[in-house]
Amino acid sequence: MTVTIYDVAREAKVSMATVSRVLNGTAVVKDDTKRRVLDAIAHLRYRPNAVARGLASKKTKTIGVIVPDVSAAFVAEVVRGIEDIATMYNYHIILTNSDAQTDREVALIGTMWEKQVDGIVFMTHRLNKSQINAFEQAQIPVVLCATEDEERRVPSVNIDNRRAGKDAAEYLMKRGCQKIAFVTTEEGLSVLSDRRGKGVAAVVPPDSLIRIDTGNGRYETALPILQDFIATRKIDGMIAASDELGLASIHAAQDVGKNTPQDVKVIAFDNTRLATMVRPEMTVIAQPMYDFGAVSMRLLTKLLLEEPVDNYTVILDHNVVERSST
Amino acid sequence: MTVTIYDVAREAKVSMATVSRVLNGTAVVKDDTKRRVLDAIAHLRYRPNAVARGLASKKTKTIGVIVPDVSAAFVAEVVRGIEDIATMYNYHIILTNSDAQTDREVALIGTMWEKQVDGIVFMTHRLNKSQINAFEQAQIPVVLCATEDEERRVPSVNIDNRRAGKDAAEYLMKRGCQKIAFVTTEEGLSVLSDRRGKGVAAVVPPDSLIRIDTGNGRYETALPILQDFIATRKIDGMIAASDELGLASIHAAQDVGKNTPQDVKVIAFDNTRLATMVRPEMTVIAQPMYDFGAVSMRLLTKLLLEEPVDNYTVILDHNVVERSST
DNA sequence: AATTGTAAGCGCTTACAATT
DNA sequence: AATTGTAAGCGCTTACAATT
Repeated sequence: MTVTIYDVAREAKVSMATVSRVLNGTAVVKDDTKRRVLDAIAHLRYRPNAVARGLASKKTKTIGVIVPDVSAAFVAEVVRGIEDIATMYNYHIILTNSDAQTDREVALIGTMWEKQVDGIVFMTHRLNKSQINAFEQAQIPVVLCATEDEERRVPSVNIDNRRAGKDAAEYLMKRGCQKIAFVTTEEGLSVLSDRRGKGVAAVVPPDSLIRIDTGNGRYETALPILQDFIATRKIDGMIAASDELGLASIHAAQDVGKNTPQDVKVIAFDNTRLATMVRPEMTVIAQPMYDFGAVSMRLLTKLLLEEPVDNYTVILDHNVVERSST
Repeated sequence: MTVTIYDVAREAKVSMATVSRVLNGTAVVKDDTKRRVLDAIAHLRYRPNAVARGLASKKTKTIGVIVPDVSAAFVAEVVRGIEDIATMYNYHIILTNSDAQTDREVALIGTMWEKQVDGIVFMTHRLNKSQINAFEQAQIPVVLCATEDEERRVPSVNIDNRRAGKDAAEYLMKRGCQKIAFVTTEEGLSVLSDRRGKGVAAVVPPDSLIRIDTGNGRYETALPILQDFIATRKIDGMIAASDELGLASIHAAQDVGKNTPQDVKVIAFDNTRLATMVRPEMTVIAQPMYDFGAVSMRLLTKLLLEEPVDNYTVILDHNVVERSST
């Protein structure tokens, strides 16, 4: 029924070892023999069984990808980057969503271990000892992707979020903003946002800065909170932790009769496609989402193929993209 | 180094078969023995090797997912649905992007075969004999997800796209539109859109209908085309093949001095989050994106677990969600 | 009848031996 | 020296046999 390497060997009148050799190019095979093997493979429509190969070679050529939620635009873009580079290096990815819950993440690392993945690309909002322990336990190479790890315990690809926060704040101040709001999610929800907040706070004087907690980060949740906030506080600049919150900021302002950028300027993080699909188009701190994924995966291949790595903590560039909301 | 079932057996003073039994619950094991095995597992931190299990049992508990592009909002949502249900049934997913290119798809089906996936969820824009052949060759259960297969050769989950096109058109006509544009991508790019177009054409008289080709379906590409179109043609209603094109329609109208919904009403397909994150909020034909994935995966599990299936061609409901753009 | 063990096999890779 | 074959092993499942 299923064609095995054994069938190919018989058909080509060679041993299975020789078939394996032409399949993997692990040794020189005489041209004539090779042709016979190739013919047999084509004739029998043989496909090597990757599971058997994985067991024998102890390499599955698959990578575990653990993300909070693929359905988020940011994450989906990252995943695309991961997958593209994985394909390029002949790896496949097992994709899982953790909803950023530590216990789920730890469990997933465990199942990735069972699945014998060669490596893991990991993305989360909060990294703590639990996940690190799980990694050590599983003994699988890991690359953190767009995830804060101040102690640099694990190879990672990120931007300098503190610097990015500063840049956003400096930009608004240069544009004349006197009273700036940092629009974010609840504290502790995302270490990454918290770091940006620190960058903002390092630049804006305390009495010119307000932190506004919009809950879970969703547009719908944030909108009424921001409407109320903008109506009652005198602010002229907003730094939003994501495009979605940026949009909510702009719309909330419009809803209470203020205009962007005249009355209140808005700069947001991320630069997903949302940023240009809205009026006014949003000024953003652009993040290299695709590259987060692509570079993470590339770094992981270096780890796996034992190529030299000159930097285990890759900091990608971010930049201000000026549009009409400021 | 790596702990195997053999080590557990020795530690628990039983045979590996017994360990396997408590691991899989495939046979009754005396309570006392079971406890000893469980203790040994905990003590040795044993994790069963899923690859070995896959080879021995010929079931990998992994599903191949082939989609055009995860970074598209619609697709990402579908994938989330797939993954959630997969997790529920103890499957993992290998995710791949095909960019809807038939040759890539065929190649991917081949590698899924090599990977010994138990089943495939397949999403594409155009289904033809090549992919069907590849499926038959690989002999893997497949469920088509949100893709048109008029001949119903393969189990599938979809909406009635023709009906949906009709509904959109009828809705606009009921709202008094006299001159309706169907805003879509180039013909043949998406069989699904083409079907909707047929539904529209079945309802709107030919001289009241214009089909406008916006190219690849991207907002940026469509915007200038639509600006020109709206400026030069007298239309009062637009049916957009996606939220993105719907947005482009609204913005293009605004750009040439027309208002939505006063001057031109816009209804779009999909109902991604975009639809409510824009002003005016968009009226849409809502698609059950998450359910496309979830139901596809559920159908696949039925196929795999040999549960009774009463319908191999599942048609999900769509519905008009009325908002401010009409 | 309930519980446990033995041994073969899943389809490959790879060290080592044998042949040309 | 170049090329090919032999046989063991990767870590499980599972049919069948053996024991309680």
